[in-house]
Amino acid sequence: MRKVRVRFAPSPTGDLHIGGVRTALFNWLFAKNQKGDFVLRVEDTDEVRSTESSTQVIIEAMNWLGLTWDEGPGKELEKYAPYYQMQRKEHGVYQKYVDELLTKDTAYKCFCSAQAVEEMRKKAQANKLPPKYDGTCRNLTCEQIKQKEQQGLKPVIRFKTPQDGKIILKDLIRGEVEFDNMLLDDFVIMKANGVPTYNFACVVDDSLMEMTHILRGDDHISNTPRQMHIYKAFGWTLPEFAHTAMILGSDGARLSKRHGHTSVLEYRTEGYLKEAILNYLALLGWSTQDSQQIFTLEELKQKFSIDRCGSSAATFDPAKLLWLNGEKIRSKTPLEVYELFIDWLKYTDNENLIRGWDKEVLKKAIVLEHDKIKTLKDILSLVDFFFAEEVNYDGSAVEKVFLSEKSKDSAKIVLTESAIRLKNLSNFSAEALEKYARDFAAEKNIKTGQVFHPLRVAVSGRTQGPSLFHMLEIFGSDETVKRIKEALIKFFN
RNA sequence: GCCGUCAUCGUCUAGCGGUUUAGGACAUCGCCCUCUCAAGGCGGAGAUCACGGGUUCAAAUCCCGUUGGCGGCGCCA
Repeated sequence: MRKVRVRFAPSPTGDLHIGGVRTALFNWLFAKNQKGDFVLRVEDTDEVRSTESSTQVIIEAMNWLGLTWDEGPGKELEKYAPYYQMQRKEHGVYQKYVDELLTKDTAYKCFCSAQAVEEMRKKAQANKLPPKYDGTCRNLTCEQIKQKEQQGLKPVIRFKTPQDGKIILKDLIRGEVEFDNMLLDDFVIMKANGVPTYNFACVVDDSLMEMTHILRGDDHISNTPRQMHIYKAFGWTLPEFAHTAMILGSDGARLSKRHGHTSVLEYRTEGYLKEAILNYLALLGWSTQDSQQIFTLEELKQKFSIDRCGSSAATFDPAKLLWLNGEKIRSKTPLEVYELFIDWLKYTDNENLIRGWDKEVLKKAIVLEHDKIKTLKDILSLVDFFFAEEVNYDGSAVEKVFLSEKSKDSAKIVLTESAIRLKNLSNFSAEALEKYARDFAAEKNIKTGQVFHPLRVAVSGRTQGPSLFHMLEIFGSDETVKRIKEALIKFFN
């Protein structure tokens, strides 16, 4: 058995998309599962849209996700390098193979103008035929070619696609898929400027780089017969093909910007963990027999297999991703969450915001709020009141707990007396505080809630928050009393 | 228009001819736990398995057709 070699071959024309990550992930998992190689190749032959910054963003995203490659940019293997197609073009890689096809007469120069080709397609479509190039330049004589070239016309190179019979793709996910050769046209394999087109460059590189499996989105399935013909024209062995179903947005259309975040780095900014993204994406188009939902990366590597990939398109569900993110956060220790949070700040503009925060208090606060955290971003609003110079009182909380007819009298007593008593409490531990509050309620013959709630709002400004007594313990006696007094002045004078 | 492809709860899916009154997860609803909010536990609701024909003793599962969605049809990848 040949060692498995797979690749992820993005074109750097934008951010790394959720769908792209899924493709990369499946290839990476398959490589890990099979103890094979995972290669990153940059398909930058679209000179108009490809940018260096996109390349960098893609690489950064891959690194962040931990989808590291065995070969590719920064990890070149002399045998296969370079891994950028435009660099390969400069090395004459594609020209060599175009020339080979030209001499074999399985490719030819075409001088038809873009407009002329467009006309042909329109005409064909009007006649209810598939729009294709009509082969005008298929049989130009040497003289005709010479003449055109002397006129300064730059030809494109077209592949002579067989026009009879069928070609059968044995897809690992979809089974046999038949294509009528007649429906395929003589597609361009090299543009007039000498740059190869995708369908050609892809085949040449996959073959030279000795890819054993091509695992990609099924938006490429119609390209596959064309690519197979090129393999055949060279006499190269075909790799195995596997086309995964696409990821759609909530309206059933292909996932795009209008469905919210699509760039994976945006999810980083939003406070998602890479484990959650990877786990979620693995579930989109792949499953285990027992429908397991939560996987560690190790489990994913162990269990992933192409034959358990589904063939129907999946809708991206942000709610499930969010749930999974919470699960992943809960599976980490509070200290790990703290470290992830600190690290996360680098990717946001919140670093200044927490500059004055006492990091030890932060750590303790995260312990208290741990299982409430769904994204790292949540931490900000979950614990910010610990660090506020001035408590930001929530209007409805104040109304309900301090000012309503039902609670104002008891709230005033609780706060007034607690301000004094808590100052003198010798033991300010959560346990002692709870005992204090319960004893106080008993003493005044009021419900415990009538003690707990005012205290909570007084120190935090809100009705929701961490366990009250643990929260007070973190504040300590001085800060607690200070906040209670402030609340008293503000709302009970 | 042509070609391809897909079709099970709102969503992701299990299911690969009988063990299915179709299982799990998210979301949703209720109860419990509880100092609030969560988390957790328990439970409910939710799918005539797109539709119509076959094949078979037996079909969500196999075949054909219809419909619908998606994808491709570039000197984009």
